[in-house]
Amino acid sequence: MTPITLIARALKRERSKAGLSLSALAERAGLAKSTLSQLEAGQGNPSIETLWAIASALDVPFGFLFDTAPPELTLVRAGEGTPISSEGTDLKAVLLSNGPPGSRRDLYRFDLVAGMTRDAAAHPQGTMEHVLVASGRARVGPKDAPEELGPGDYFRFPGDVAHIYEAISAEAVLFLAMEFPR
Amino acid sequence: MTPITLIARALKRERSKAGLSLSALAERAGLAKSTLSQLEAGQGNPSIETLWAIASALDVPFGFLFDTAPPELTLVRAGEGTPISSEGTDLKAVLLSNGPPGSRRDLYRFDLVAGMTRDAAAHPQGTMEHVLVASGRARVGPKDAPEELGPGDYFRFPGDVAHIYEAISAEAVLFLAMEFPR
DNA sequence: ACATAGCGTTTGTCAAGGCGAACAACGGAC
DNA sequence: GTCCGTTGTTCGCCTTGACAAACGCTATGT
Repeated sequence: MTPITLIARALKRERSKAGLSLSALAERAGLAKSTLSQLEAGQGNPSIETLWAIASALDVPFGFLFDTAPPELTLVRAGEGTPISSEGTDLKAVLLSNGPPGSRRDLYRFDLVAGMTRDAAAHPQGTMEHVLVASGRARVGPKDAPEELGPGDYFRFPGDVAHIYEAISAEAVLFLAMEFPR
Repeated sequence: MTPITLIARALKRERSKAGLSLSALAERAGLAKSTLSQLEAGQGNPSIETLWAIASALDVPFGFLFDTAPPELTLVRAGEGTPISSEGTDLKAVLLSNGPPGSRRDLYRFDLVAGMTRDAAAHPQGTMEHVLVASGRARVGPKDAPEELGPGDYFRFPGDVAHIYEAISAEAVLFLAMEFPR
């Protein structure tokens, strides 16, 4: 998909949602309405400052150029979900949400048992991992700088290097939010 | 902060991280290296297609123009973190990670006590909420369709409508991942 | 020492973005 | 009906982004 097409749709959508006319938005953003007109028509190749001005005027995040999938509800009960067997280990990982194709984030629930160690290879460059400990204690983080975590602890670290998950207590439950680059 | 400044920094950072020379990146992206040079110098006002090409060549998310804090480790111990007082209620919410301006997601830890109800107004259109229950029981979700959750339950629902957080058990701890539209 | 190759910078040219004004289309006031 | 305000479009003009080429610079090899 070409960028300008996405922008055209997004701009039309956001502007109508904001209830602004072309002229009004143009004045707000400090742009010429002709510019906006062309952009909504899917023509041209706007500069960032132009887009920045539009985004600011509409008070939307800059990433509004991408389409948003219609939201839906999803409920995964404690026992449910499709477990993922990682490399034959008996680590129980459940994929709670592999975000819509657009949003690059996955949510997992990990169940670790005593002494078990999960060695994770480096993920794609730029990947970020967010770990939240629900119960138990675990050693988590980059292989060269892991942290010992207890219930309620939150730890964020780059996932694009080798890292480990290791239960210290008898068992540990933790939530993992993986954030991919695009 | 002006957009071009952010881009300059981000470009420098990402390119060096990728280990690419200006010339190499230029060829990859199908751009002139002079263009890249100027951008890294913080000059100019690139068009989207240019940025799009750069992002594709670097294989990074388009939102790399913001921010950005080079990936760093962050550890928030159970007791720590700056609590957020929501509208005078005694709900304890801790902002664990307010993602860099580019990546639209925030991570919170909520501590609810019995009977307490948190009414949340509608967030920006397209917002998504991911809730993970660490302990206790709570009623969570859109005001017209809440779900009763127990430990380990995961619930995802649109955050762009009024919704509630209500503890059922004596106390409940849950993690909230808010995902903003892009 | 010289030459070579790569790096990132600066320069000049050309195409294209952004602007303002003029434009037609629509609706409400009177 | 005519006027007025607003809508979004299309039209030259000027500025500027993007390009290619030439530039200086630093290693590296012979």
